[in-house]
Amino acid sequence: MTTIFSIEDEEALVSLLEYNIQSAGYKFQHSPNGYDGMMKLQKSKPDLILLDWMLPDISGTEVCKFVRSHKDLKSTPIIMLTAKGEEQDLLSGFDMGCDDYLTKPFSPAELIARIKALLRRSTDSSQDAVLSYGNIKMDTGTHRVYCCEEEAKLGPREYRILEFLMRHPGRVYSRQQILDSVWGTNVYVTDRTIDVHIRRLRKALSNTEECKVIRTIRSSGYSLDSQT
Amino acid sequence: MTTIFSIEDEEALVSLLEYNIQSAGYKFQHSPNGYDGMMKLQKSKPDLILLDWMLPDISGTEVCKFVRSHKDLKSTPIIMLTAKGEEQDLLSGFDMGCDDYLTKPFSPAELIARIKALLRRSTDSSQDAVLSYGNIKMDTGTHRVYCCEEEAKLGPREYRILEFLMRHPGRVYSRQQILDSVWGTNVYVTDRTIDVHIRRLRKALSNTEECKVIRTIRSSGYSLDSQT
DNA sequence: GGCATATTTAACATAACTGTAACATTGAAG
DNA sequence: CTTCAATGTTACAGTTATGTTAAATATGCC
Repeated sequence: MTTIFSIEDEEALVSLLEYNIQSAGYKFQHSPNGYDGMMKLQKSKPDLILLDWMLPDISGTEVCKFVRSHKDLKSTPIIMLTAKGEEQDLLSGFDMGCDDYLTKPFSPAELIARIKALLRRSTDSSQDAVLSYGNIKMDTGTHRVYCCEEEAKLGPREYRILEFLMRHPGRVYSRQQILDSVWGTNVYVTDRTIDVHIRRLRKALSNTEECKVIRTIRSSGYSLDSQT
Repeated sequence: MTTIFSIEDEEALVSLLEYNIQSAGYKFQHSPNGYDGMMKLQKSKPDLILLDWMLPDISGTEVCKFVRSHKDLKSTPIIMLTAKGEEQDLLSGFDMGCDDYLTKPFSPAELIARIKALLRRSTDSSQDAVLSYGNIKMDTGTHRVYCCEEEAKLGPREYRILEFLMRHPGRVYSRQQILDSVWGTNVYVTDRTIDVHIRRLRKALSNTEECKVIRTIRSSGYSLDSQT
């Protein structure tokens, strides 16, 4: 069963986490401080770690470093939990190698959504490191995209949009669905922004020859599909 | 129509909610206290609930519990509204199963955005399917329509009319029913407009051979049916 | 802080779709 | 067979969605 390991000292929050994570169908394990947590992590080898930024003994950064340097835990996704106002410090914490973060108080729905997203990412990449459609290849390991054997240079957003589309080729996605999936929910961005990114994607994917692979479905959205 | 039900005692806030929610195109229903709200909820079965944390009679937690334990309301998303400083109590309240929360005062834009996000999440279970009737196939995932193995090019309106008809083949729909379903209610459009779209549909679906699949029922409407 | 890059918005151009009107055709009742 | 109402057909102008570009804003990096 998929296991989520939480290192967190606030008891109220722990029970909240336990309830919601178990409701979502995951196994929940827990440790109240950093040193104890690091010990248990080595035995537990969970699928994902929820890490409090401020722990009673050592900082989340240290735990993060530890996880990233440990052979068996190296690729375990980490979600950092921070109190309001700590975001600034946290930004630098991304350098430590955490994959996502949430600011307290957060909604359980949000937490579960991010957990799912991260788990999906990690399992997918282990299953198929190279996605391909037509003459487009995407290596999710190296984050490189090739079109007709030539490398295409994409910005991060373009990359994620393309990845999203390539996971379900042919299927039509509305701009809203693309926003939810690539940007995340509760983000204020105009629909039209997607048009611009789609434009750049198309441009980047049309290097050597005509590779019109992104179809516009008027009033509905876009899909990865050959144009009619 | 999508209905939002609010349980809230502050009158000023209620009218603010009502205005913004209706402006966003939702139906607004309301109750000023917990007990009354729970009664009305059972009849209303709204698509989303806005719940004040501090109600005059019982706490939002109780209402939340009630909703989650009620057969017909169990999966209705709940957004909790709290005054500033109540967040701490609220954390434990998430155990009750609310999906999101907002701290007063909040911006209407923020509220609407979260409502939309939640509604989207609950309806994202993709109902992709391939509808088919006679030699016509419609793939709702890719938004492509085939007639006699050849792709038919339809505008958005034609697509939606065809989808509507294909979901109940053989059944006769009046122009008004088609209007309500495809255009939406309270839209000022002439009945005759449908004739034109039906014409375009027929044209698009008659590529290789005679595929007369849309039947005219004089003085009644249209249906997807082989001609007599 | 200053630079480079990425992202978002805004503005305009273009293409596609939509609705209406005007006229032609059909079908049923008398 | 005539007549009237319903429907078919067509063309056009209005509307909307999307494409495209550029400029503004944000982000990350020395």
